[in-house]
Amino acid sequence: MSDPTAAEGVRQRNLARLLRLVHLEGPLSRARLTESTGLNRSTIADLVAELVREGLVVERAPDPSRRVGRPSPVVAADARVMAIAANPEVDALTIAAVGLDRGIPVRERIELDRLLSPDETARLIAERVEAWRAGELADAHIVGVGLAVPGLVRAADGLVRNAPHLRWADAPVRDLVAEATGLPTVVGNDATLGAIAEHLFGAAAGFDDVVYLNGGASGIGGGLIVHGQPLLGAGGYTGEFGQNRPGIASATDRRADDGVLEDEVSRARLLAAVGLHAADEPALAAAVSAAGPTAAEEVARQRRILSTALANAVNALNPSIVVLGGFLATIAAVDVPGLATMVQEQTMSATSEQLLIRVASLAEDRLLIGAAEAAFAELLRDPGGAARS
Amino acid sequence: MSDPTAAEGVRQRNLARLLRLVHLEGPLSRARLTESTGLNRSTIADLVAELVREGLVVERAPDPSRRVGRPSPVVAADARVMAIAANPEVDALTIAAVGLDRGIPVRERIELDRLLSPDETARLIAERVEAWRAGELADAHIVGVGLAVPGLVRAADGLVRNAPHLRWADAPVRDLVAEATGLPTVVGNDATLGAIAEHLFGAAAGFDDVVYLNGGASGIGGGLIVHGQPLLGAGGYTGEFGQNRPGIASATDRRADDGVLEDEVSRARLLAAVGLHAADEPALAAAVSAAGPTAAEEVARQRRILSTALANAVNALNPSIVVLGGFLATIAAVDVPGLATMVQEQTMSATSEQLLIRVASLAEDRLLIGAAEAAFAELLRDPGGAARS
DNA sequence: ACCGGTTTGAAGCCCCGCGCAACAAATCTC
DNA sequence: GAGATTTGTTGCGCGGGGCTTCAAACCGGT
Repeated sequence: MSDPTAAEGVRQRNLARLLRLVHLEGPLSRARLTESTGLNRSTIADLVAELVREGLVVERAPDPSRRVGRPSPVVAADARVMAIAANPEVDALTIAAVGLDRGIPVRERIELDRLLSPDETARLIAERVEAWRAGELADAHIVGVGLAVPGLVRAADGLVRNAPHLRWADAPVRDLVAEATGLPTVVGNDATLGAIAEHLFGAAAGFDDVVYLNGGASGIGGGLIVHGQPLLGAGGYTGEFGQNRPGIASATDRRADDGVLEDEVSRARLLAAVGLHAADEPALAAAVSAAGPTAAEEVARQRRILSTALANAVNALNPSIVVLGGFLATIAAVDVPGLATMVQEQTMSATSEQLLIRVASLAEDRLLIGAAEAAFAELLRDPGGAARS
Repeated sequence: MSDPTAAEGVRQRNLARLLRLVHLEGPLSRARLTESTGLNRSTIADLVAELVREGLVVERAPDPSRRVGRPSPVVAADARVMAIAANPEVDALTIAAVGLDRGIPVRERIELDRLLSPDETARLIAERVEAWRAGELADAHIVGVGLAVPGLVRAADGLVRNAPHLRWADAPVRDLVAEATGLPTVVGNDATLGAIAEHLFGAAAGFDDVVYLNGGASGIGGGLIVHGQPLLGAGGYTGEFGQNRPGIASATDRRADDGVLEDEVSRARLLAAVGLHAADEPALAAAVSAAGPTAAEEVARQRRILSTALANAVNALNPSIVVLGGFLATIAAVDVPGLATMVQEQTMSATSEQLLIRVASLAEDRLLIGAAEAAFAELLRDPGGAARS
């Protein structure tokens, strides 16, 4: 049996447009949906009815709008449609349920005193999902699981090639979690998923070409958005800016011999400079802003090297915005316009004259939102397909 | 009047698919078109008939195929549909007509002893077009002009922001040429258009994620293909790898203080090392391969620095292939696997294990083909639109 | 409170574009 | 030359979105 009709593709795309709109922009009246899509009133009514039948959106009474004319019912993503988001890290495993309405009804952070294997991680996630299904999420429709993993993830099959801090190598995490939970699962690099979240709901909202760099305890990772979509590259390993070798103008700025970016610009060096052994991000930020001249010089050194790395990325990719997260946000926040100036001095003027540099705006939810988004991706691409299956 | 029907979009896309297929892959039988598109025989017949009516393709008698079954007529892009491609350079202005069938019926290289202004360039192009229209291209249908400019080109409006070697700055080249010729005109960066040509017809054919670097007399430029499409970035200024500052492990390898890639890796330094003042690319290649130890050391030095720049790009973009053109091809060709190994040593293993490094395969036609492709882009996006207007 | 103006939902109809089935045509093999 | 095979051709059906008409629900002014 071939396709009933290729025009099915039109229906699919229109359903996807609507679902994506209410997912990304929140509840919208049917009238506003006709506006944004350019589709006919009657068509919108039909499409919305189908999405309601499939349990993906709900229609509720019109909001009082104090405008003339017949009020238009409001269409909202069904909060009961959910994705499970998980983020395995060195010291904890965070699991949450994220609604299609972007709500996070449940979240749990499991503190760990040792590293978990991929199997153990999958079992813990499955356990949580089962418990939630019997309790808080009894009436939920869980569409899938998204994992944000700190390491290289092969896009094609969700194989974790190398996650050094978790000591995972060539682990078929997608399949393990899918089997344990019985849910379709997607696995992504944490920085890439963070970039997606910042692009959709954070500091990079509204920008189609984004370079996102995150500074974590373990190194520097990044994610790229081009043409409004995540750039995965041939294998799925884009954005590994931490492994880049930027030029270092002054030999006195060099700390590591033939070092990569994350050897020179690192949270550990920053902590050492402010005289701390461990600190969370706000504490580090406070220490940096209150620091003496020695620490200030280390911050300045890291900013110089970072600026070259950013300039290299800007020359190559000409993004409209660069978003910095983690400790990179901390050293950038000291003087964001100053950092922008340093970057501009190392790029062609046309490339960077419109360039924005911002610190990330989403808090620790970023990875969970990005992971959930990845889990929702298939549903948002083909809303009918999920219902059909 | 709004859209007659939004399903027009389906028709448009299907027409575009067919036209793009015969344009990119050459003449194809209707049977093969039904195969590749998945559309119905009857639909293909209808679509092809429309393209024939619009004068974009021609149908000819079936090729003898020595296969059973009724022979299928062959559909080919109409050679009379043409784009004018032009490439202003320091020493010459090259103008050609490129057919939708990828033929180049006429080409002219106008040698120059001085730099031309944008106005003069536009006038020369218009002059050629007019002459050709009265002669060789009497029965041609010229759909537009594409310019490959060595400099920064704003994608939105074809304004040449800065082409240092031509001494053009903020020149509205697209509008100048469009007005002089009366033809729709697109302007692009030469390296970006070269990347498009290599992607469609050259060394990168079949790869969806391409990093292309070209070494010219004036510097190093690049073009990026991601998801099979050119990456233009926010302003259109992607691929300026020549302005990047790669790390230089050994201080003795450094020649320029705080120099950018094209200060360290340059055609001029290469010429000096082999003891030549000027040479075209084949002559330089011959000199390099026949050179003594001093020259070999300069080649090796440039290769080391180039490998770091490439590794930075590979870490960030995870391309499936890196294509090198111009003198970069020359220094790479000395030992391509060796260069690949050097790049791999500076990238994460997963990122580069599948990575291909190749030298560009298209000759001097590359820029003309890329420019023509840009001029054809609108037609290939909406075949009906061009006929309607 | 009522009435016109305005906006939008609801229902029926039309048309576009593609798929499908049946038939005809052109080729190969034996 | 007959059967098999492949593909063009033709007519018909159907899905899906647009359009038109009518009704419903809101506003404001008198």
